[in-house]
This record gives sequence, C-alpha cells and structure tokens, in this order.
Amino acid sequence: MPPGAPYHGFILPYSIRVDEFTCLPPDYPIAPKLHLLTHTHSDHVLGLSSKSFDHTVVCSEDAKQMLLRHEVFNERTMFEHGVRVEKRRTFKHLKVAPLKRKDGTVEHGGRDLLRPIPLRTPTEFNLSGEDVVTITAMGANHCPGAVMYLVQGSQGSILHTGDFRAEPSFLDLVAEDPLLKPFLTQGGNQTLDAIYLDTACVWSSSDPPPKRVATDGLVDLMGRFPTTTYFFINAWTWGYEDMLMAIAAHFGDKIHADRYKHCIYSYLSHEGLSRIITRDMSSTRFHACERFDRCEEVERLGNSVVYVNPVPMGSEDWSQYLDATRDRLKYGEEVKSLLCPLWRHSPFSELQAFVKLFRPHRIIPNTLNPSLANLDWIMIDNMFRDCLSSRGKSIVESIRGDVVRNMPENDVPLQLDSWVEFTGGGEKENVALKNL
DNA sequence: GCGATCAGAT
DNA sequence: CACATCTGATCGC
Repeated sequence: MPPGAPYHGFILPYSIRVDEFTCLPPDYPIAPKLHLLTHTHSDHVLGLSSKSFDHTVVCSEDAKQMLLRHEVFNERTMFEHGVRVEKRRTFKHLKVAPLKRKDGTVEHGGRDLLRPIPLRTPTEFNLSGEDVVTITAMGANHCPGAVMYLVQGSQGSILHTGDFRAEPSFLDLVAEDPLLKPFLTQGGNQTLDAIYLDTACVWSSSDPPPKRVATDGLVDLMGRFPTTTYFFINAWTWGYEDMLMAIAAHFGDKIHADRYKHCIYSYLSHEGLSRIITRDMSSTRFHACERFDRCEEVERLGNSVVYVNPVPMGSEDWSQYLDATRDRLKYGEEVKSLLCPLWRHSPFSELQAFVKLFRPHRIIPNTLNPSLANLDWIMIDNMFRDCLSSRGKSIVESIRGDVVRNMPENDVPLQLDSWVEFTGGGEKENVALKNL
C-alpha cells in the first residue's frame, strides 16, 4: 500500500498483509502468514522487488502476468533503442524456473511465489497450520488484474476493496453477486466485521461522471474533428483502458500501442484489449504508445496531434466542458487537447453507497496521510458512522480491543478530544489541523 | 558498495 | 488536480 496504511497493511485480526511487502519494524507484534496483492500499480508492490522477499503472494492471474512482465520506463526505452540487449523485468525473481545440470541432476528446484486464484471462486488457505481462511477475489473496476478480497474465517469476515471505482454500474454487480449476498444489508444474514476501503478520493470536492459517461463524451468530441485528425491517448498508467475500448468501438479502428503495452495486453484474460490494438504505427490515427518515447508517426506529425488526457473532473464541469468544446469545434477554433474525466477511485458519495450495501461493523481506510497524525482516520470514521451496522462499533470504539492491544501507539487512532491531548499540539499536529 | 527504503518533485 | 511514477538522498549491512 502507499505509505500510511493502517497496521502496515495487515487486515486485523488476521495475520494477512495486503499490498505491503516491505520489512516490518523490529519487534512488531505480528508476523504475516499470507500476503495478498490487489493490483500491480507501483505503490501497491512496495517491497516485492526486493530480492530477499520469499513469501507466497495471492493475486489474480492477470496481476501475476503483469507483474512477471513488468518493465520500468527507462529499461523499456533502453531495450527499444538497443542499449539493453535483454529485457529487465523488475519482478522476475518471483518466478524462477528449475535449473538442471547437463547430467540431469537438479541444481535448484526453482520457485514461483505468485499464487493466482480465479475470480469469484472461494479458495481455502492454511495460515501456518493454525487457521484456515477462505479467500475470494472479485473484480475491482480499477485497472487490469485489480481485485478486491473477501476473507472469511473463524475470526470473522473482512472485505478489502484494494483500489476500486464503486460507480453505480459496479454497485449493481455487487448487489447481484451471490458470493456477496450473505453480507448485504438487503437479504443477507451475516455482517462484515470490516471493510478496508479505498479512501484515496474520499476528500474530493467534486463527483465524477460514471466511466461510461466520460468515454461517451470523449468519443463524441473526437468524432467532431476532421476524419484526418491524429489523436494521442495518454493512457500513462494501467486503468485507462476504457478510453481505448470506447475509441476502438466508436471509430471501428485499431489503436497503436507500444511493444510493452502490447505484450501485457496479450497476456490478459480480457481478450478485447489485444484485439483493438496494433503494433503497426502507420495503420491508424489513434495512438496510445510510449508518451516519453514517441513513435515516429506521432513524432512526424508533431503538434498537429490532438492529445487526450484523463483528468480528475466532476460531472458538472464535464457537461460544461463538453458544451464549450463542441462550440469551439463548431466555430473552427483550434483544439489541441481533450480532457476525459475517467476516475479509477471512488469519491465519498460512491463510497457511502457502497458501504451502505453491507453496513459492516466498521470501516478502515486503506491509506492515511502521515502528516495528518491520524486526524484523517477520525474524520473518516465519523463520515461513515451512519453507513455502519446498527450495533456497529466505530474504529475508535473497537480499537482498544484485544486484537490491537499490542499495536504500537502510532497505529492506534484516538477520539478527537483525546487526539489533541495525546499529540500535545506539536508542530506535526499543527500542520495536520492547518491541512484540514 | 550495494540493495532497500524514504522524501520530494512532477 | 492528484494519483502513480521517477529521481536522488539516506540508511544499513
């Protein structure tokens, strides 16, 4: 997880760590018995590139393929330009083929630390012989390979969302999923003990349109340009594939992708992606290739290329932007770039609706801002109080319980009134209050 | 000296 | 704009 995950990524009370693979501080009270990975964005794989990491990691099959083929930008560029003869893959040490000597004896047995589980298929794991947990991965609507995890065991049921976009259509799928049905407020007979929630955009002041509204608007604008216009789609990280799919579907054309994207897409279970991209740069006016190592076609056309950028824009601004841009195009004004409000995280309103589907006993933010000295945790706790179960314990109320009794003081959020007393109003805390 | 983590900029 | 990424500094064996 990005820095600032409560409990260093543990989903208490289980000795399971999610998206954090770094070493724990010395004398930390618990040791991980199992690791889960929700998706492969760089802030969720911290510690995995360490050569000394040697634990099993549960993930989706797509995430496994993406990880094993992961190449950082500089290495991709050097390989492309012949400076590197061999591809440098950041995580290749996680899977090593068995090595046999010429005489057939085994030098070493190899290893494969990534343990993919199929989506929507409850799978049992033995936590070092003590406890058996059932883990179910389900699509998270964030980027290829991204999943959320349902963890069920003798110590209760926990849903970890990873990073996710809980837009209305996603909520419909969740509400209809038989695997989640037992935990739904409507028609369920069990209560989740906790939802570990993607709160990356919980403070956002604007609400994004559903992804479909964003991509519909985008292709509508693109269709108003001359049919000779070239577009560069700035899909600069995994998770902007909706733009590519929408453009390909609307224009019936393929999209030029670089060698690396093409490689990754070809290994994904979503075959649609590899079907809509091409490696032939001169066959299409739509380009989603390396943004800092442009293909010759994009280079040649220079600033006549129209850039398409994903941006964090709200619904109302989007409507206005669409109208204004249509006008500009109608009156022949030069439009050099297009915006697309494609969000990969949920704003507060979507999170609220998602949590209310389950009314768990408590929610725990997946990330906190360290400079806020846990004040954000208290705020979030209050913001979701009316989305919890009727006998729900807020984090603050349940936090002094057995499970976290031994946690270091910094990992324990306090009531707002005792927060000021606890922190003593030092420099860090003044910054926290100022940032509110 | 190197790998791993952290802080800061974009 | 803010997330995800990259760069350079620092830490520790």
